Amino acid sequence: MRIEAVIRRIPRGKVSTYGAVARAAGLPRGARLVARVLQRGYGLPWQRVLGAGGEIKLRGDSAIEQRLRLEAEGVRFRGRKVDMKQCEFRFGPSVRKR
DNA sequence: AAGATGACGCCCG
DNA sequence: CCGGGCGCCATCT
Repeated sequence: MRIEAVIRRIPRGKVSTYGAVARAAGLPRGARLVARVLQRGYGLPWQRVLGAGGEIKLRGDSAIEQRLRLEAEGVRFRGRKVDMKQCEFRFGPSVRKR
């Protein structure tokens, strides 16, 4: 599954967004799909995937969990959001092997 | 089959 | 910065 593969590429200490992952996976309109895959939990680094702008889209305890885990990895927060400027991971040129 | 829902994203005011 | 509305997509009622 492309989505899964893409998510696994995000290195520790870095993050990405639902939309970015979707695009990298070749699903320009699949942000919500990415979210579903994560929730289903496959043993993916779910904490490294945020909403556009670096905002945590979870609620309640889960949101706290995520924030804690990210900070533990060294991800810097700017208020409610993650400092994407510095922590966003850029995927390689959609290397669609062809 | 139609409507509602949700870890989304983007545009407007 | 914040809220509201609309488009997207798969799943569940």
